[in-house]
Amino acid sequence: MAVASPSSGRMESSLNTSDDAPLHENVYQEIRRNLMAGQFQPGEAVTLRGLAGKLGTSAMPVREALRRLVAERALDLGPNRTARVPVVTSARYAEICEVRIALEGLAAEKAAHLIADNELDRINGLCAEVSAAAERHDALTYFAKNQEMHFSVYRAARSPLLLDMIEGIWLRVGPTLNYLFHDIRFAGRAAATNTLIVDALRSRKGTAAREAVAHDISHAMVWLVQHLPQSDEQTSNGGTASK
Amino acid sequence: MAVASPSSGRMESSLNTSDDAPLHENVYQEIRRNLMAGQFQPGEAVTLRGLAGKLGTSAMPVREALRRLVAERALDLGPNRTARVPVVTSARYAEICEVRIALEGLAAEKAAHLIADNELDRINGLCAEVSAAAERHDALTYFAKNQEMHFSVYRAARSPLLLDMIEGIWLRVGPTLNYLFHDIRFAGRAAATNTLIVDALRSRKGTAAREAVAHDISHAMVWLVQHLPQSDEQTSNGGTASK
DNA sequence: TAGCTCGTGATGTGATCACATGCCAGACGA
DNA sequence: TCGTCTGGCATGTGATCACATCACGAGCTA
Repeated sequence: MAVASPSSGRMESSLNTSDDAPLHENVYQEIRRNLMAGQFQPGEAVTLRGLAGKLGTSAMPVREALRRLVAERALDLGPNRTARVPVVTSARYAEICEVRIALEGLAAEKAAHLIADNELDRINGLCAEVSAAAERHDALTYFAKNQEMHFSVYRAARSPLLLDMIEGIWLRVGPTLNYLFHDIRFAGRAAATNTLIVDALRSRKGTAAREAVAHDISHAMVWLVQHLPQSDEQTSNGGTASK
Repeated sequence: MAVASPSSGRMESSLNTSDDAPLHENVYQEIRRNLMAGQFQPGEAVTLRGLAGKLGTSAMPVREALRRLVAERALDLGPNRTARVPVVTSARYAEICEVRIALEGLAAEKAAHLIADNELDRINGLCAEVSAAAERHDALTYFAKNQEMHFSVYRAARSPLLLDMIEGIWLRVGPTLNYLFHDIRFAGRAAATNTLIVDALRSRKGTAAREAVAHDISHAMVWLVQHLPQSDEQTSNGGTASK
């Protein structure tokens, strides 16, 4: 785990200022984006004034953004009420995968019955991009494209609620997984399970799609669990985000 | 739907002031409690200053509490960014029940393998209370005890994440369901499905427990759907919460 | 009388200030 | 040299103020 120092000067004052939206919304999107991109170290503290300074706003919008992220469990609230990036232990990840199988399996099953042909084509294309990224050991775009492909499937289930809940779960593990991918030498396997999903969808077999997704999730899990912390042992240092 | 006027002077200045916790936490709990108790009409607007006045605080803690509730989807954000109590249509409720079956079914299956005897006894007792409330057409305590019993089962699954997500879903439908129960003459059936759940748990049959829960959910759904609004037609008036 | 306009109040939003708490380092004493 | 104490600083929290926006209603005009 010898990643140089990811806690340097990222997220300066970008703030994709899509106006007519409240500032705290932009702040939320910005933090969330950086979180999912693995820019934060798990266990790292995220402070109000620290972020406010980086983003060039006052503390108010950051407060609301952090409150929202904490409510979505994208951040944990430490004992001193400081927001921290959650540490996903292997036990916790196993728990998450169980829920993912239930939810994403359901979504895949529904998608198999409802998906349109052009959606299938698009997913197939994404599947190829995932494989390509895997072959050249490009972990970051592998992760991004893999996520895009999965959510294309889940979107085809035509259930906003279901999609919303699945997004919520990915938001919990995203920070840790993406942070890991900065460091870990990517194995390059996978991608084989993705074609199983596409095949099941194309033949409109609901249960096959569910099982393919379930297989994909547990397949990735047994590999990932080795790289996750065992217990709740503090990530030690857990450098602050500010300064 | 001729309920007198639920938008009168409820939630004056109670604020179960469990100190050493931040004010916004107490405010959050208070709003959530009133929400789950059906004290708010679906579609009703919940305003910052209105609540702040009732609770005797400034707008700040209410802002954070509302932001959190919106993030948990316990409240919707209207186009003018005013928080509103969500309107659960019958289509939306069907969607929710699908997810509930997946999640609560999984929890029941896990619980069947992990539950202890004293937990079973307690659940059995609650089951009797539910039946008693059903027989005397006491919809409110029926709903409360039924919820308590179900969550006792789900807690036995020993999965904080799963429990958390199930709570999140109940929080979405709770307001509407409880509000309905203020008005609807309660049928009094049900409760038969609960004993199926207990039986499956007692014999430690995982799939039977899952199916029993799934049956319970869809059984209640077909009855409830009739009383839910069909489309997104505004609840019209949707009186404001303030004043 | 019908339609338009303008003013007024209420809404969310953001900034700023004041405060209690807690952590950490540096100084002091044994 | 080691332990303890204390001061300061950074933290989250809450209140208050100012502002832009929007809905609604009264009043005016044709």
